[in-house]
Amino acid sequence: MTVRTRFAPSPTGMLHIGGVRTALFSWLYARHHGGTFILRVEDTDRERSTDEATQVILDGMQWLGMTADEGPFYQTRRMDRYREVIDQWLVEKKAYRCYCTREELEELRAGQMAAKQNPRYDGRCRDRTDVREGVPFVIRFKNPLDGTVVVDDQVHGRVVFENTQLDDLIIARSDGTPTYNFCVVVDDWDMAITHVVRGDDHLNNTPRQINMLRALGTTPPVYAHLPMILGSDGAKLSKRHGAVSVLQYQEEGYLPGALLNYLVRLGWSHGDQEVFTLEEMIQYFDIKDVNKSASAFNPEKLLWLNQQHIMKAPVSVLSDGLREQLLLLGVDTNDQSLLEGVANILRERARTLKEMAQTGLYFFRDFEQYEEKAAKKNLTADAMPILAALEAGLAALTEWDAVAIHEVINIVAAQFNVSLGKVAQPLRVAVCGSAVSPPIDATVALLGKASVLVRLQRAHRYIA
RNA sequence: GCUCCCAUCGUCUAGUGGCCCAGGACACAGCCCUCUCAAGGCUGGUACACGAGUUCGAAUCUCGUUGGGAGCGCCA
Repeated sequence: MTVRTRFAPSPTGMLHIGGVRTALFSWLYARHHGGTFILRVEDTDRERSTDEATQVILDGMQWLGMTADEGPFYQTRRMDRYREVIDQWLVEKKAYRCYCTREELEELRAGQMAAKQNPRYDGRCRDRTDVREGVPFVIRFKNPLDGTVVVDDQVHGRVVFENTQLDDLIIARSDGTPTYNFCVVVDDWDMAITHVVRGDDHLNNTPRQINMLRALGTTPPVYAHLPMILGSDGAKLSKRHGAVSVLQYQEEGYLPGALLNYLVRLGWSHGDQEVFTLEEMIQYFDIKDVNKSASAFNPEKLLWLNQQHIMKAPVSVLSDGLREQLLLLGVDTNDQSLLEGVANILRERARTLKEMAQTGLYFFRDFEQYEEKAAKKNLTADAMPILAALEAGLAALTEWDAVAIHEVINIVAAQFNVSLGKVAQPLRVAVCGSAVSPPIDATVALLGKASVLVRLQRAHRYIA
């Protein structure tokens, strides 16, 4: 039997990392087993679903490279199918019309809560046979009245539910539209889903779904309920932490592989390994290594991992991302060799592509002004002759590379009988505007002779 | 309130009865390297929620307590 999994987000809110993690595990499981991954948009709630949220799902999945083998399917386009099953169930007496008003139900719930009972519909319309013309009604599924439902969950193990704790859930609203729990069941069946991988907030829905699957005469799929992801403060994920659109991470300069790597380690592990390539994730991923307990989102570790991936990424990936980030900062360049040079020199100094663009800005355009403390400390009268000697030495260079530049710096240091730092720092501030940069010889080399000489003169005027 | 789930360093986790007075990673501190910043290396502190039991032996099994989470919608 080939594995078929699905990711079924609802476009009622932005796709965030919680949803992405669910998608990832589901996708990984399918890929690991050479199976099929299906994308299904659960948009039956037409009031709250938005096109924007749908677009974020599509764009986000594409950015992350989690391509669907089938779909995207939209539930709103399958209404006829749901209607068909409901009508059939009505005929087979597996479902029934319920004329209870919302007020009535509210009263019932309140009474049960007060009596310390599990609030549930009492089935008062379950056996009525009359058809009331003109009176609004919903359609409920006849849940079994007794017995148990066993969920053999792949991550939680065996979970048993009593049917007496369940009730007759609504499968069609009074306006005739089908509801979530019902659509999921019909879809999973029609799409021949073999493994349902989803958040464990759905564990409680599972027995109801299994009962409906049975009513359909089919065998339920295998379930795997993943633990939730909490915010960094241990509370429910909210906008304060990471519950922003997944595309936000793209804008912030994260590599898709790094985000996925971070997410895969939330609730899953492969020994002590922390850094994974996509291929390794697919190769090693297995549901049996998934944890049961919820985990907290840790932005610091994401940052670290992103840097780990930046350090290993192909230079073209970095230069492309860097160019996009520079565009955001008002620099439009297609100088591929400069972009690649900067990417390589900054790859172990930037935790995000955005950081790379910010800290390497001076490679692309002259800096506005010197960083105050750095200039005060290094662009001094004492440094004046050193900078002048540097300028002369560099100007005379015919071979413009790091080795030759380093030689000039060494000679100047020897000439003035000072440490390397006494030469490198003033030079650094002169060409970068700050006291921090990659190794000065490589930096000067990458900057190019023309702009280095211009900036040295600028420093000269500044001191004078 | 009822039902279900969960419980190892601040955080992510390894660990499936002896290899664990608990290992790795992020973060933090110190040191090394060093032209600055990084990267890298080394060192350090901090955890098996609690209580009973089972066992020669428990982080690992059982029960209870406590704490956290989810569900209980004509939301998904």
